[in-house]
Amino acid sequence: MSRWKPNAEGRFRAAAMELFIERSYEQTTVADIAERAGLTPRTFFRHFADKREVLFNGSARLQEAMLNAVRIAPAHAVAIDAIVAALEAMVAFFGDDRASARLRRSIVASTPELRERELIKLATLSATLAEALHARGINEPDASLAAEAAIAVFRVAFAQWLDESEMRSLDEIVSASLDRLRAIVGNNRWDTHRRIKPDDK
Amino acid sequence: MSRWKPNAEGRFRAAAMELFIERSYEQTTVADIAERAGLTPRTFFRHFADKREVLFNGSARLQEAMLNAVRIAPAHAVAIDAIVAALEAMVAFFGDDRASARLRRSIVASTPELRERELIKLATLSATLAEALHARGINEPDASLAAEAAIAVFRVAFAQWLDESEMRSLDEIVSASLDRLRAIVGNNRWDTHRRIKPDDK
DNA sequence: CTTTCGATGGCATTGAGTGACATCACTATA
DNA sequence: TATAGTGATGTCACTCAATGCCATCGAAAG
Repeated sequence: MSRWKPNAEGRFRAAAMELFIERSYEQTTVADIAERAGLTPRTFFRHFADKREVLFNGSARLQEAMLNAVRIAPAHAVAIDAIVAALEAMVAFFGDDRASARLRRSIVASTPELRERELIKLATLSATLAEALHARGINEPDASLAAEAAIAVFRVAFAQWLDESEMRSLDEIVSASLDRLRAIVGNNRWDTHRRIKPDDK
Repeated sequence: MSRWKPNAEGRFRAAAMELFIERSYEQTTVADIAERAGLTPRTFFRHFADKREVLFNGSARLQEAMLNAVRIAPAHAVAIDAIVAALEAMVAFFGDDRASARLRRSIVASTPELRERELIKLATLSATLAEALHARGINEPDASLAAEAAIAVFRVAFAQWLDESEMRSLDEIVSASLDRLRAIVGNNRWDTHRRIKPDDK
């Protein structure tokens, strides 16, 4: 049996997760992570652009999955269909493993620094999606708006999925959220383009 | 006329802007800013939580303006009306000074670090708006979705406003974007997808 | 004049992140 | 086998952001 040596990134990630749980993100130095991983700080920074990135390695794969889903969508699909395809891919990416998603979120949510990084990952995802939609013939500003809306729906649904105790699947919650957004934006009782004034009564 | 001595924060901000333009954000150290402002680095960090914050001081006022607009909206207003009110307040906040908005964006856009900070400011804005909507009787997940949608519309419209050469007002662009979002989300072809949905006939 | 208090300066320290160079393990090839 | 090459890692030195602690200065109040 050949002895399997985990690669450096995996070791760093595992060590980092351990320490972030034992202590916290702020109270863990890169030196600590490196020591537990049996490597050096310098090597850490060869694998991760900065300390935060050790928690955000999956984002590239998520983006790839989402992008692929949009690309293989049927030719007759309109914006909303492409959005649904993207959302489904993202849902599939997270599967039904709520436990680890919750754990990770508890770390990210407690540190502004990490929340910032999460947001820029989502923004990048949105920009990528917008570009993919554009490639499918959807023009601006529709592509950007559709992408932003999709990511917003996912974000809200994902948070709800993590928070709620019922066993609704992420897929269900995403669907429901999209329906709610449609209801909110679609049903208005003011004529297009017109505004309300502070109490017109 | 008494000679007006600008307060420390103003001096730091002015010095920082100058240097960010002359060189760049990355190539400007806090020591540089402090020196030009005639103060010390230590004092800089008494006025700003970190180096980035020197560029994000207006966000508190923007949030206040938006919040106020939502609060004074007429009692019969629904989610979409409150959103429109919030958007109008944000539009008014920026007025029609595209020049300085463009300058600031050129700095922020060129530095990932600053883009992160901008995103978290917008996320905070969104969360605040969601809470205000909730206080108006709009429940979850509608409040969060409406808030996210509103901020997304604003973000896309704002970017368009800065980019385009025509002289459409920000107000017009925001209105148009909201209409586009409605069109995108509202019109769909469900039959191609397997969504759970109140029986389509 | 002295006391008080808020703002600032000076100093030392920690920790993130980078550049330059050395070293080690492994592989291809003469 | 020997050797040269290549990629990953280690070592060292350095810059800079950020913070804690204490000293100092100046204006206002007594």
